[in-house]
Amino acid sequence: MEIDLKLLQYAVTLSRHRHFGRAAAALGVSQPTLSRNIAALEKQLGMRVFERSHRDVVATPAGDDVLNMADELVARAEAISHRLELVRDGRGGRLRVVAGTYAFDIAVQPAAIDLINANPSIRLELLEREWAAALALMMTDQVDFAVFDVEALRSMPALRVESLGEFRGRYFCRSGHPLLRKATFDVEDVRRYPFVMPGMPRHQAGMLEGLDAGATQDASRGFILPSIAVSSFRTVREIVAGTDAISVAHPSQISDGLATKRFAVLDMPTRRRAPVAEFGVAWKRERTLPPAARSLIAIIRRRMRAIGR
Amino acid sequence: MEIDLKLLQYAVTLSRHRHFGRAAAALGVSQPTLSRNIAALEKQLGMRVFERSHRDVVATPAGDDVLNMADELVARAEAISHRLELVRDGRGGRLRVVAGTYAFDIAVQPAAIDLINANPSIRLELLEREWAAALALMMTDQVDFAVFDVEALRSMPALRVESLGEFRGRYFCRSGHPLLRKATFDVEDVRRYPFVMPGMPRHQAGMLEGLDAGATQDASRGFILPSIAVSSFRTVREIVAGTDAISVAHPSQISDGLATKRFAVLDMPTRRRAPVAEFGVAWKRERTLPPAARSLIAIIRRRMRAIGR
DNA sequence: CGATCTCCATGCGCGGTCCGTATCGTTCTC
DNA sequence: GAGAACGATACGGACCGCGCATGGAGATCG
Repeated sequence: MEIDLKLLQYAVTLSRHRHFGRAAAALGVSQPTLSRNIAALEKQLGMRVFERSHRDVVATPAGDDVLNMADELVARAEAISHRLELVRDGRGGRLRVVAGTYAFDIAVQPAAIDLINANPSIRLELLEREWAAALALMMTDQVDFAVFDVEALRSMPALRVESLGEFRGRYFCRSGHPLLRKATFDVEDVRRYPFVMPGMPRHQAGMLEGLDAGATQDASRGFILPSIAVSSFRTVREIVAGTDAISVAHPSQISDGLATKRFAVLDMPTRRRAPVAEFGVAWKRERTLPPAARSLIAIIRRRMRAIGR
Repeated sequence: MEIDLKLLQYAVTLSRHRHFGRAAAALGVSQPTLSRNIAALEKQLGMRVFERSHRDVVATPAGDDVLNMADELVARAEAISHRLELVRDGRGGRLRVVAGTYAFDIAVQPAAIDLINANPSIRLELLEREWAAALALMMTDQVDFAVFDVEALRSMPALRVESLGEFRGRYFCRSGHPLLRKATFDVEDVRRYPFVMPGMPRHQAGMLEGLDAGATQDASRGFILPSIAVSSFRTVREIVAGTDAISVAHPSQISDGLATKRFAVLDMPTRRRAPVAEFGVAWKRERTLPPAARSLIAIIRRRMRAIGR
């Protein structure tokens, strides 16, 4: 049996108005059109839905059953229609994002909080992964897009990439660190201590290239590689707090530690004004971004502009 | 936004087949028709639902959201379509019945059990009421139809009435009743004991007219009226069991009391072979019976034929 | 490297469907 | 008994939606 939502909608409206003329007006059609559509519904259901008398139009007992179900289905259709509008406008639907540690902490997670506050009905899946895992998730269509250091993204021709903007990180250390006792210090001083970063060392190229430490060379890429690689920034924090190791972060990532004097930022004269890193968003070339992705990306861009100074 | 179930159905089918040609064949339409309908859906949703490549047709991320909702709505529409078929065929929907004590016990309740067993999805409201209350329920559209002694029903011109068939009741008394010690007894003997029946005495006309007791006259109607009127048959049973009062019933109403020797049937030579009573079904003239009512009525008729002998 | 194949999109013509206007038929009212 | 109210029906026109035929872009193969 073919169900036509329009006919059900007509029946529901008629049952509310109990009058063909007024129901037709409410529906924005002529009275004969409503008459014919109700007759069509009754024909295709094989039963009479309304009793017509000259003073009243009222549902038959079987019509009551029909109207209850019609009401339910029409209401559900309208709810779905509304939810689809939210999806189209980037205010609803499912959004699956993967990001590296820095991008996750600095861009995705704060932006996601704004997005959820603005659109509570959105369904988010936020994954923090290292680059190789993130790439695999994208290529197998398990996430909609990725936020990473833009250099890693641009190395993959299968991806479409857009820049999200730059930001400057800072070296930081524990608050009792020996370096802090010096009146002045520079990159050469920093190099004497262990350097810890999250993620696989070979994928931190873009992050490190912009640092002042970039002036110090390693054999292949022209910058120093972390001497300690761990998988989460939580571990970076603990190692920095418990050793003389130094790391790099956006101040928001360690702001609680700054407030409690657990960490200190190592500000030193910069040799060049290059950014620490440039984040980018990327997705599989032949796929389409969901509209909600544009909402999140716009929030991230705004945030990156705010902290990029 | 107007939702068209057909377009959603097309999209769901396409997402399963991932191929326009095969999906179109499965839907029984031509491939261009499916192409155009999917394009129409995408246009009216304002977003792309499918990625078309030459080897594959796959949903966009937003399309996933669309398809999930479409799937849900289509499935619900199909379920409702099925339930509407049940209503039309008298195998589902809501059915509200009122009956008097005898009709309820003898006809409606057993028939309802058969109906439920045959159609578990049916929704029944079974009311046992005296005649005046039943009439009020019918006239206020709170029940779909009534099952009563046909004479009461026919007295109301506002009702359409159909006969359900006749049945014979029997006098019964407690098992130690004095009458049972007599070798023979007749109606005149019965008249010497209290007579108890459920319902308002003036409404038992039809029930009593057919009894042999009808040969004994009262001033107005030519038969004896109950000397004790109670509202439920349960009370009748208790009074008969605890006193010398006599009543009338179908054997099925007291069969447990017969088995435990609590009651005894008073069989006596009958003077005429008239039925004890004729049940009928009635509903408000301008209303329509729900299809399920026909199912219940058919079962009652079958049952009345079976016990009418 | 071009011919062919695959597969979705599009142009075209037609048949049916759906709508609104006008009108009818019935019932209720005064 | 005339008129009003109201749902059903007749009719003509516009538009929609279908299938057939064809186009066009990318993959495949000789």
